[in-house]
Amino acid sequence: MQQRNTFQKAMTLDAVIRLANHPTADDVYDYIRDKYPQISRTTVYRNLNKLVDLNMLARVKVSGSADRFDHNLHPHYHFICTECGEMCDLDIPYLEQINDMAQGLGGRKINAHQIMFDGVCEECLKKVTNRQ
Amino acid sequence: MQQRNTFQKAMTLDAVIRLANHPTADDVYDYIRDKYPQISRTTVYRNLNKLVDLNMLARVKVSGSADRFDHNLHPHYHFICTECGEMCDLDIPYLEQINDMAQGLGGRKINAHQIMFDGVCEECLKKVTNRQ
DNA sequence: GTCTTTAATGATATAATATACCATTAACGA
DNA sequence: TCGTTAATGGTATATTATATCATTAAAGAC
Repeated sequence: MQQRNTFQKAMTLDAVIRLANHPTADDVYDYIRDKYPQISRTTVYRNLNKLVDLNMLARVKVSGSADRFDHNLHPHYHFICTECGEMCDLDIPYLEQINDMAQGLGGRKINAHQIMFDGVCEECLKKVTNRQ
Repeated sequence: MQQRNTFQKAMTLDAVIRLANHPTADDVYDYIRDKYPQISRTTVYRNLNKLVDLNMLARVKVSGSADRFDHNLHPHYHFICTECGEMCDLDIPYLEQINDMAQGLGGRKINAHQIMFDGVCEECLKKVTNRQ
């Protein structure tokens, strides 16, 4: 028996999908605790790790703050707002060729790349405009 | 008086330059403590933050591990080895145009982007080869 | 349906990274 | 040399995450 299906694990995956916008482990924990208060934070962290290992979720490591979890498994890039911290996917094509550029330098094996854009999101731009 | 020159701050900048390959705050702390054992870890963290604010150092945020500090202030990309954790600069051209691609999606202001490559570094490739 | 095995859970302790706070020290202009 | 106050160093604390372990429960065997 390799892997058991617990409702805690199902709830963890479900929470990441429902929270949609790249929740942190604690976002997921808070979301689940609303419905199932006896869930342990450890269980949430553990299940998020398991789901990443199983390639059912992706982990996105961010600037100083906590890891975020992504149910979008296709290669894609992220934007993070430096004002509010919100992260979103960016619908621009995946640049296979830049792995080749890096591989072309030689001396190492390139496996993958991540691109993180930063700036100010639509909501925060509105707030700045309203302030003026 | 806005800013004072202390030798602790000078040692902090010097350590990042000498350690060269993107040291963490604790790498810098350990390096300085060798010569000046009474340095406080708080002072190192504080001075690293100040030097980043003064644009004399760049902060590189990495996958789960501690922040790293970079004395190379020109825009460039990084590679991190998934085996040993070593980080290095990659000498490929900076892609101004991908900010435009992202900006072209509209709805937000794009300020910058970072690219992190991962894979296996030259040293770790040798180790793998020798093992076989 | 019951038993058995053991993966998974939940609670607590702890690790790693980083900042907050504050009394003391020392940089630097007057 | 003095006075102001930025910077230091020490301690406490916050945040994120994992380790440990007794207990619970999932799922295959019967």
